[in-house]
Amino acid sequence: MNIQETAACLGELGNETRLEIFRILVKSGHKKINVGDLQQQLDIPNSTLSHHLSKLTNVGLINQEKEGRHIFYHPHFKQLQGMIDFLLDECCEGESCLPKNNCC
Amino acid sequence: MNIQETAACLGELGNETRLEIFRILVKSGHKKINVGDLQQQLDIPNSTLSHHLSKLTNVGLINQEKEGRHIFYHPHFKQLQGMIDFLLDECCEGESCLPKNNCC
DNA sequence: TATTCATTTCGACAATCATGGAAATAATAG
DNA sequence: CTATTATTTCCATGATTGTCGAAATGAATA
Repeated sequence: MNIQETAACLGELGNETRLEIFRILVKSGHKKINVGDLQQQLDIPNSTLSHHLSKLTNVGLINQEKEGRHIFYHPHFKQLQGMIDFLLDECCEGESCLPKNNCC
Repeated sequence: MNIQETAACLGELGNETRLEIFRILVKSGHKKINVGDLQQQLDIPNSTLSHHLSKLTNVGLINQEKEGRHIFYHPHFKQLQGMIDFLLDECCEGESCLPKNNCC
């Protein structure tokens, strides 16, 4: 995970709507959630939602899984972890004031 | 730390230049760094740097400390931690797949 | 006070972004 | 096939953002 990738992930999560989408997915853990479910919870137009989902997908923070006429989304925990690790990496010049943390 | 605050922090770190600035401050830990030092390391105009610093300051990710004719900047680790906690909070509906982590 | 160095403010610009309506595509059910 | 539901693509638009030059401010020293 380099600086470009990390900045891209952070930037996408920096939009309130996308952060809410991502949180819904994170909270539901490994349960399956499709676009329709999200739309109901968020109450935003389908085109807007689709736009946000593709942005999150592009930076690798979420994955999609097609099944029948639904598309299920779930968070990509490794990418989230990578992003966090980059932020905390080499904190305080290796004095390691930050315990490593693992995600899922 | 609510969703608006978290999104604001994430968004500001989503800019590559600002992420680099933040990283320099994080890496140097509790050592003092002023604007001049940063400018040397980054090689960007002072107005641009100042612009980025004020954005990071506004969302509480860094603090400034005036001393003589210098202004020293340092990361606000609690805010960074709050941001990360928000992202990981309630992951997988309380199945607690994510160990809590502490920053500094 | 004058000088010097550090930092900020102002003003401008192109580039990117968020949003959503409308139409198009995909997939299943009847 | 037709109807229905789910999802995406296309397109437009106003708003925000990133960048930087130039000027202004601040603070210390001589």
